[in-house]
Amino acid sequence: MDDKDRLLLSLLRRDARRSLVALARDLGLSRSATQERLAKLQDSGVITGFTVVEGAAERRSTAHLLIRLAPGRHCAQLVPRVKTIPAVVQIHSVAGAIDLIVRVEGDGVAPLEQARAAIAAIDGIAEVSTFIVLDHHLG
Amino acid sequence: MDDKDRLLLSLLRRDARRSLVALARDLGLSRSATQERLAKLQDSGVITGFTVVEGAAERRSTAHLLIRLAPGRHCAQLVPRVKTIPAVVQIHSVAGAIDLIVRVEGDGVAPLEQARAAIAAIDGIAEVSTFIVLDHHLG
DNA sequence: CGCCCGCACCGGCGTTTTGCCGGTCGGACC
DNA sequence: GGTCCGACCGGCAAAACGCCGGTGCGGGCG
Repeated sequence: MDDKDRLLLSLLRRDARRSLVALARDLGLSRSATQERLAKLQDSGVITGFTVVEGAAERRSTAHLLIRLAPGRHCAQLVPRVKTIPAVVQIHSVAGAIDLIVRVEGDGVAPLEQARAAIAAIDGIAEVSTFIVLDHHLG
Repeated sequence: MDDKDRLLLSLLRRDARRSLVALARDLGLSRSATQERLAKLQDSGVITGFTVVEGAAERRSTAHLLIRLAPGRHCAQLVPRVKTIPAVVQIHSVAGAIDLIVRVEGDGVAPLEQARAAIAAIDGIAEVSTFIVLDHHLG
């Protein structure tokens, strides 16, 4: 983690979709060296992913779904299906009476209800409890 | 802003550096149509930029606490107390059989148990169910 | 009805970027 | 000296990108 790494990181913070060529130019390194550094930052866990900065977040509607799987089903099979639903922004598999906690967001409650229906319809999902978020005190 | 746009957005939230070709495949559109949609999302200000998810997430232990308040208590009184606990990273008040969903993170399970105890001890909190996160599939 | 316009989409082109790999240089160590 | 190792460079084939002309379809309008 030297100055070049820190500079690379800060360039990516500003625009994570820039090409390696452009990043390399700003870093004063060759493209392939930049590529290696980026790979190491990811492997070492300094960078875990890249995401979107959303505009003027008009607070969107949020809900939590607590999901119980049918006996003998594992999340590995179901999670990929859940991921394809656009409203889903968070998926955690948990230990206990519940198997999955999913957070969904949308523009009003209709998309949430729709997402809930889509998830409930997936084969292997036994039960879905919905909790509409009334207020975001944190996160 | 239709379903395709929303799906595109959610794909980018998960990995903002994916190629347009890969995004187009998941969207079921041609690459150039995907490119146009992305451009419009940016022009219209829905997407203002792309950034790095940093390794503050050297995957720490996470749990969700589902909290029921004592009859007659309101979250407004209790949430400030909950906020003072450092392990707490997310607080949502929700409608239904549960009143609060709290996400806690810490370095191993011990801090989580400690946070749970601290929350359970707050006057006005009737019941706390703990769900340790086994796997982060998203978020 | 027929026409035209706007919009979203497709496909193809030349160019740029990427993934990959062999090769060079300098420092540490025996 | 010799060797190993890490960081870097450069080049090639393959993939992705930017751009633009062309198509299909629904909506206004004479």
